[in-house]
Amino acid sequence: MRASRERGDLYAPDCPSRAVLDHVTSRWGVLVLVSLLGGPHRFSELRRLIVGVSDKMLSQTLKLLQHDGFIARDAFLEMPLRVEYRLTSSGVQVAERLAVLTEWIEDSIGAIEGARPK
Amino acid sequence: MRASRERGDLYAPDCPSRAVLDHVTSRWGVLVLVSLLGGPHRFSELRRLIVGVSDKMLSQTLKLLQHDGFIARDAFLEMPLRVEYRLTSSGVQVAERLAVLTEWIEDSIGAIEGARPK
DNA sequence: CAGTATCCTCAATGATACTG
DNA sequence: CAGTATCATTGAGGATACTG
Repeated sequence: MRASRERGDLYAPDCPSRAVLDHVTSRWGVLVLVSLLGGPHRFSELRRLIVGVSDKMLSQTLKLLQHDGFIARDAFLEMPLRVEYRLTSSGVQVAERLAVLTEWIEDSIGAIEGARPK
Repeated sequence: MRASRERGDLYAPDCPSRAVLDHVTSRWGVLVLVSLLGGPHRFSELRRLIVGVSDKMLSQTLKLLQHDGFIARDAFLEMPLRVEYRLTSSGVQVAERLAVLTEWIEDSIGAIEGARPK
């Protein structure tokens, strides 16, 4: 059993690591991953928690991160339908690292100069 | 002397922390910040290092991060003109946190499922 | 070298409506 | 509830040419 020993190179545009970086640092990807550190969440919960995201973008982001293996989807055949999203083990790894960043930003925002968008 | 005691909230769409997060996690922002952890770099050096970035996007990214106070620009009036970009103290804080993420991705890319773009 | 100025294009994003 | 489908928008991003 061997996982690839090859290391990624973010500075090479064609390296898959660049795509993965883009996924996890995408506009909604960061917030989705960090949200799920608090435990599994339903679609509608994420929708409400991450203010501003649309159905479409949330769905798309979840699919992308599922495909990368960071998120798992559990569907319960109840009535009404219930679906939960949770972090996989590698998902926890990235999410924890992202959380260190987002928490620093939240804590330091008062000291940051031009926090203005646009 | 007091810096704002207010904490940011990334889940609020209008909170400045969201804009800052977008800046530092932007496509080229991550790579620029992490690159500068290795010391000051000239424009052309960054351009060559971060394969795929255009003059325009590099310039734009540098300006945005300067405005946020993460990067400083030093111009030396030599001939030919020399300009160096370096991390500020808060820039070092974010860059270090980003590097933890990027290094994990580079190391783990072999084990990540769908590292496919698009 | 270190950028800026223009033009252009496509893909990311969002609003709306609909489905299982 | 948990999405998908469609359409419209726009702005991020890139190519090219030019400047101090």
